[in-house]
Amino acid sequence: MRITRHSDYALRTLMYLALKQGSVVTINEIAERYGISRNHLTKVVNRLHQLGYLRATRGKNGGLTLASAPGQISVGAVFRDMESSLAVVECVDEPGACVLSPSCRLQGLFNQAQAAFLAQLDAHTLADLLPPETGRQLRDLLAIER
Amino acid sequence: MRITRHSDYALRTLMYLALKQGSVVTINEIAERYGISRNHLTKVVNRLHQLGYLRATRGKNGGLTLASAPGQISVGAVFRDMESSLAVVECVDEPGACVLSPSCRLQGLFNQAQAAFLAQLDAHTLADLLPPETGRQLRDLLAIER
DNA sequence: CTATAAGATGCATGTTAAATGCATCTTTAA
DNA sequence: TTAAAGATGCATTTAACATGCATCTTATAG
Ligand code: SF4
Ligand code: SF4
Repeated sequence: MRITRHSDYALRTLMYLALKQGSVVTINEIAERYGISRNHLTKVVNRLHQLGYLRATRGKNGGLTLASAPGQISVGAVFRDMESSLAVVECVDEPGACVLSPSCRLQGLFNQAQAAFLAQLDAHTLADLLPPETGRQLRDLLAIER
Repeated sequence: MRITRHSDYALRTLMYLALKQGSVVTINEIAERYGISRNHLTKVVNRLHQLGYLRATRGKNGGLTLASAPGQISVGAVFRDMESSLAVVECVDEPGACVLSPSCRLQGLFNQAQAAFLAQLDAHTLADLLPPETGRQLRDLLAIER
């Protein structure tokens, strides 16, 4: 029961940008600070850009900034957008994967459970993840100076 | 966000046994009816046996039966027991996977969300998945005669 | 007491999604 | 015109999961 790194990297990126609001941040900087693959992060950033979560400017002195205030960015929304497949069990994706699917109640139960999972994420924004004290600690961990 | 087949196969197996309570059922029969790998299912069954969810008797005329009444078998319990790793994000498993982990609130949020997911499963037993009408339909789908 | 039908177990292999790497293109400001 | 940024497409690697195969153990029928 693991989520994809795409989602986590996306949220890490948005948190980073939120922690450094006001400045423009490059992909290289983020990748270095988190110690993750620059290439992979590029794709995540790209997707976030397409989805409108951040602004990206190319060229010299370019970089990334948040497209909206942290309080406006729902964790649940980011998760839904980034996770490759939201199907908890295969029968949801592939019809005919299981003989029971026409009448299976387990399917419904899993969907309910997933809804509960998402509801928790939906109830929080980027801002909730970064209250002042936590913000300070995270900036320390990331060596962000302000 | 996909669960492992182990969990689903386990639940399918238990449902099958519940639908056929009173009879002894072989692994072969279950694998055939579901159209899944006999080998793989064997391991799932074995694990379920070790965990005490079912009784297994070897030898001729052997087979499987439920160890307790469907109303006593919690879907959540089965899920927790069968899922290889319950960690939603890597930082829970591997310390040092992410620089933020000492202070990250996202981690906590994911744990909360997972708890909500599990709570839904915990709220249901095998019996809830098999009310009379559904039972009839599933027996049809599985060609179980009674 | 032997044949056969069952589950148990360990090891090897296959499959697939995810992650990563690499090369190249495009944009933009100094 | 150059260098620094993001964008894009393709190839490769990795790791978890799933499956296959061979063999062992147990128990019952006959
Ligand atoms: S048992 Fe139910 S939930 Fe599982 S795959 Fe079949 S239809 Fe879907
Ligand atoms: S960002 Fe937070 S939740 Fe994600 S891996 Fe790092 S510590 Fe864990």
